[in-house]
Amino acid sequence: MKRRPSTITDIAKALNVSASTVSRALHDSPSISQETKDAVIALAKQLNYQPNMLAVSLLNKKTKTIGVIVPEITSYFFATVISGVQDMVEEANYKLIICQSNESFEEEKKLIETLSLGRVDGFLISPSSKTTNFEHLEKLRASGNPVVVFDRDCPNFEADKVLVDDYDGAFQAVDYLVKTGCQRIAHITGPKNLTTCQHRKAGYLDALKKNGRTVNPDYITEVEGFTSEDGEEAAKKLLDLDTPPDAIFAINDAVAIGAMAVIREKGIHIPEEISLVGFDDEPYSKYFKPSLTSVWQPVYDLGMLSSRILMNHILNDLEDYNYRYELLKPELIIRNSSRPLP
Amino acid sequence: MKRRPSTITDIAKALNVSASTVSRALHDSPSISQETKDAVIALAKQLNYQPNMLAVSLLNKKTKTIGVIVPEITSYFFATVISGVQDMVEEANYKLIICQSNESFEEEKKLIETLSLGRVDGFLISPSSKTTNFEHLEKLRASGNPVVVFDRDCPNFEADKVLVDDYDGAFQAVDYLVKTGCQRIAHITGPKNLTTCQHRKAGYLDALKKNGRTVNPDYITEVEGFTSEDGEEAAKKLLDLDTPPDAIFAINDAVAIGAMAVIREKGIHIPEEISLVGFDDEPYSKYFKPSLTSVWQPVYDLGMLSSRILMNHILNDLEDYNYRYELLKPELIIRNSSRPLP
DNA sequence: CTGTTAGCGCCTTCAC
DNA sequence: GTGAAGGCGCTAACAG
Repeated sequence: MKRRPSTITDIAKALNVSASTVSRALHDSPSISQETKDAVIALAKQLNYQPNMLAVSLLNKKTKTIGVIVPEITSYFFATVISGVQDMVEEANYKLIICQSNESFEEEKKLIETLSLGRVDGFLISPSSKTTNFEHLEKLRASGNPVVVFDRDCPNFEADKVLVDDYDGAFQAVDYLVKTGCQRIAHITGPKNLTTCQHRKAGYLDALKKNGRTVNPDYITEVEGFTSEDGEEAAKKLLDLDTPPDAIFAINDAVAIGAMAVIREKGIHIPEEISLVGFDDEPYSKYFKPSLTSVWQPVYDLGMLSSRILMNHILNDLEDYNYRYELLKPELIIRNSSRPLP
Repeated sequence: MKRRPSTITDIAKALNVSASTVSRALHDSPSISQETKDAVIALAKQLNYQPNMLAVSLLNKKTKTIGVIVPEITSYFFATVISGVQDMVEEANYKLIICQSNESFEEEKKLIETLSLGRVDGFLISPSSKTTNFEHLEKLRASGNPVVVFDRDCPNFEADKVLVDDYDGAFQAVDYLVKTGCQRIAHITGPKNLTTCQHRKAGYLDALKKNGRTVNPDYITEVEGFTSEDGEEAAKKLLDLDTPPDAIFAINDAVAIGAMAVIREKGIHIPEEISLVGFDDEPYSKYFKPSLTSVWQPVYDLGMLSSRILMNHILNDLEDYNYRYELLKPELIIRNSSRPLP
């Protein structure tokens, strides 16, 4: 049943020519007679010949494959980034190996190791929330592998980076909450390690300060993960305060939705009594009741741009290259979970 | 900058031994002196030696990699299946190449071609909604590639299959709608080609018939895709009927959510005036208002089982094998978008 | 204990 | 136009 795939040598033997001739014929080399070509191609089709890319890659030292490592494939955000990457990379006739680290540092290291052994031509990486040490990336780059970091920054690791201006997104959101009259604005932040979370928190803090508000540490609470269940817990904590907040800016939409459920259970009205803003603008977010105000990110472009930069690296061997640092602009999408501007 | 990765030969030369000795030392072969081993291993580490898997795979005719083709990586359903697959496959020390066809037949063929050229050891495939011809799969299997089809069946293509009992899920849902007193139960079905949609529709029809209801063709409408926008359109059509339905069983949760939005806009009450049931039980579904009744599927298990069967095929060369046909049981999760049983 | 040989499948010189 | 030789990096079989 398990037949040996036919090779260039099989064709050569059957046709009484040399393997080189077959190879040349298959590549439509001008120095091969039409007859031979026809014969070779015909037989190749008949034998269902398929070039063995392993052999080709071994020879060329190019796999025409890039490795993508994301923390979670399940999330709308990363899944969409990947779509962008795929569309870009396809044009260059490159393939993608998609891997998820499940937010685990160990898995991330292992994945990089494996991809590296498999000799992928380049890496697109968004580190896990547990990753604080970037030696594995340093090592990767030290051995000459093109690496582009996206969405989540790796501080102190020099590389091409394509990020979203999380600070700006958060600032827009909180500034808007202030301007719509919210007095006690809370923030549900995410894992400390993540620059995305740090920057969103910084945006939150600065928006408060620029508007002359004092920061109340009780109004900042942290979640371990990014799920709605995490959001529920965090919201409960906030609502149990003696003077609960009248606005919550959540680290992302999933968390915001969990918060929304808790708020609703308590019979508190959104946005009259409490405003709610998320981050990501997931497809479902507009369908909640009330529809969720959120910060949209150029996710698809993030994928396109990251892979464009990576491909540029791979295809043109660049000397003395200055790493690029791209910051994409997010945008606040106002819906009904927050009040209108006066 | 782009350094040539060090090879076994580099180490051999530097140490004045043969490449085989190095190879054996690296594999901790018992027939190598401890000294030599130590020397080799030390130098290997120093040179940052990494075995070239391309060469190994070429030699073994095994890549220890399996290819997964799904229509859409973005969907909760497939993303979760992949998690199951990954966890299973990892135990066997296999890698995954994840690809999405974007519901395009052409892309699907191309992906299979590419993976096949890359000599993956096996395939896990859920066909696109445009796929009606299975020659590409036949060809794949004919050349001895293990193939497992999951979730979406390929009629007339013999292979291992791991599916969900969509008929049963739909039957449960509609039977329940009948029992809760719904008189005019509509169904939003999906792309005709998909067996999942066909079976859900069959379950819907049979549940009506078994309960002595007549089927009103006006109450069956079809969507092209699986998005909430599709659901909105479909729901509008249904609600514009002279006697609109008092229940909608939607092909999946995303579509149901679109329908929910339209129903709400018209000021119709769920579930008092109209019941709504989805399929998939996505994580968000319980957070909608009202929370969505839906058919849960054993998604993670689907991934685990499919890959277990595939791995079994790959690891044990099975002769005269009878293809397996596994049908996993879904479960109706009752929430507030439908009425309670009397 | 270690070296030599051969070959996985392919392509690229260099000959003729 | 075509063939022969060599090699990508690695391992297994056969010798010592």
